[in-house]
Amino acid sequence: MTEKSVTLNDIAKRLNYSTVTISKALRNHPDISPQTTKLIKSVAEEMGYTPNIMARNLSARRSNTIGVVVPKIAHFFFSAIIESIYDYAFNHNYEIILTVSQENAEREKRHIQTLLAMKVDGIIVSISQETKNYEIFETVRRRGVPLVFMDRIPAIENINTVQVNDREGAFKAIEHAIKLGYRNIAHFAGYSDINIGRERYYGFKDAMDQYNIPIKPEWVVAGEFGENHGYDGLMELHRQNNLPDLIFTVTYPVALGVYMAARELNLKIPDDIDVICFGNAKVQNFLSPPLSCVDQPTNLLASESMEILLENINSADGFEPRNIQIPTELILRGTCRKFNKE
Amino acid sequence: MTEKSVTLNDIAKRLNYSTVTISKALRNHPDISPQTTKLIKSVAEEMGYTPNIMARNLSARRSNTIGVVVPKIAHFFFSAIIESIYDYAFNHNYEIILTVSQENAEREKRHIQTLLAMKVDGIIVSISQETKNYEIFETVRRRGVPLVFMDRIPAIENINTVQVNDREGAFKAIEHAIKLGYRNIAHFAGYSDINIGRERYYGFKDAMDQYNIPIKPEWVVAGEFGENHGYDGLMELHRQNNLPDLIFTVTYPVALGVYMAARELNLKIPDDIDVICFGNAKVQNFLSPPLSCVDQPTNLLASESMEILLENINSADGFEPRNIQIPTELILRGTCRKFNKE
DNA sequence: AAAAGTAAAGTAATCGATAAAGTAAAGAAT
DNA sequence: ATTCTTTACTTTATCGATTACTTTACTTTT
Repeated sequence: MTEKSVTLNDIAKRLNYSTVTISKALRNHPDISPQTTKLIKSVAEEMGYTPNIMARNLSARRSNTIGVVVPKIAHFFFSAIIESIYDYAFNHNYEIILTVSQENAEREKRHIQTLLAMKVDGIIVSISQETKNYEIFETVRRRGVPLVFMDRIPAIENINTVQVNDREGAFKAIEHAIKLGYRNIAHFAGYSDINIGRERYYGFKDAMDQYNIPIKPEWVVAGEFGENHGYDGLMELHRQNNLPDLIFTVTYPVALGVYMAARELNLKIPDDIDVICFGNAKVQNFLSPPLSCVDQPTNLLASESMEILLENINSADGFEPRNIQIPTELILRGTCRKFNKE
Repeated sequence: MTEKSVTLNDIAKRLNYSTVTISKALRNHPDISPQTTKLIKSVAEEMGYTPNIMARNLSARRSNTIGVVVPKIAHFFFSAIIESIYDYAFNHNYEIILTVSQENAEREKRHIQTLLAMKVDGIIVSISQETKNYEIFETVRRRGVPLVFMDRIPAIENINTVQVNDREGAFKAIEHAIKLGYRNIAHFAGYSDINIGRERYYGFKDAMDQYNIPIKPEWVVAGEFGENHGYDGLMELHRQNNLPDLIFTVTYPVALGVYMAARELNLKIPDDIDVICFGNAKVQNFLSPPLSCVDQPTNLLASESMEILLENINSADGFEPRNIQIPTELILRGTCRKFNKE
């Protein structure tokens, strides 16, 4: 009942050729005459041959597979990137092995070990929130497996990185706000030991400094990248009766938390409290008011990462690590468009 | 510079044992004495041995890998399911190969072929919007590879299916609305050749029929599962000056489209036009008003699918196909809570 | 004490492909 | 006519593991 799958050997026996001839023919090797190639291909087709990828990879010492490690999937930013990575891979005949660390360093490490064991040709990583130990990445390097860090980047020398220009993006948002007249600006920030948390804060600070606006420490609230941070943050400032005019949040989920708290507190956005965030997602269009943001081009992040990785894979040796910064764009929707106070 | 990875053979040479002894010891085979096993394991650890998964799978004729085919990733429903699948797999020591059809039947087929070529132990599929030809699934069956269809299910006999009870869920939503006093109810539906489109429509119809409310054909609008459908749908009804009191949408993105059109048309939700949808997503909490919906427990969909698949994989032969219906839950937030007209 | 059983290894074959090296026949060069 | 090339395959080795079967040296049974 269960049908064994057809192997090169099966085709070879049927046609009275050697296995190698079949293998070569199917790969268009010049050793084999055009007629024979054609014959073999048609028979292979007819018999429903599909190569055994395990076997192929084992003997070819190359898997045409790329490992990807991300902290989360059910988050628009990552799912959009992943979708783009899959697209790119599909068009370049690569397979993707996707793994998810769930923001857990231990899991991240195990996934990378598995990817090495699977002999992937290269790895793209976006490190987890809690990754502090970078030893595993050294292991990857020693094994000679090309590695690209995307968006979430560890502090190591000589690595490939592709990231959004977080600092500049944050700067643009705050500068825009300042020019509209905002002075009381809060920043619901990420933790500063992770690059995107740190850089976005610096961008915020750059702008405030440049326009000589003092930063109130109570208005710089560090936290995680999720909704709770925004919700708790606004609730706390409200309790202290210490509301800013504008909140710049480190990610869009944090801004969603702010929207929620604002509704509960009966604060109207953008009149009572205004918001702008880093990171774009479709849903922002459907909020009221639609949420303005600093857009990170996810498709560019994906395609640049893949491009560098493939170049690294295909360059025999001595590939110089590349560091790409992708520019951001300010997208103005319903928030942070004009200064309403006074 | 590039370090070769350690193989069984390397360990064997170092300890003067045969490769097989090493292999057995590492798998706790009773052939090998406890002391030897202990020694071998410690040396393997020390040398940094990681098995070559390709080689292992090839000789063991088992990959401990499950293939997954979904139509989309950047959609909360699917990304939530995928995350759960990864969790489940991680806890059961399986690897996942995820592929994305992008709602394209041709791509879906190629992905399934690849998964077969990779010798996955089983496959979970959520078919694309446009899949009409089910031949490839017959191929999978002939190969004896266990297959579970999840959520999006083709019309084939004798298959494993895991799906939300769409009909009942839709019924519950509409019945709730009717009991509140709604009579003018529209349905922005999916296409009826795909099960979720069809079943949700039937649930809608069941409720309307049961309470003897005539269905206005202009108010049943079939379309795709995305935002545009909702946006265009509401715009069109408004143009015709033929607005219902409540719109029940086939997915939540369709509801988002409705929100957007409503804002543009200056229609207040829920007073001027009310909405309820099938499918839950975090963002619904952040809309104003928060969007009520029929919740599909994504983690259950994922875990049930995995459970059935693993059972099927581990049952020697003669596994009876199973069909699981997962109950839905009505989640009431800011919409569809009371009837405002008259 | 001979036959049988068992513990702890080893040997050989295999999984399905690819790479490297070898070969026979035909055509080209000298 | 002899040597060199080229064409079109075939043979052999290999990738790194696993499975199935043997072997060796004891121990146990009768």
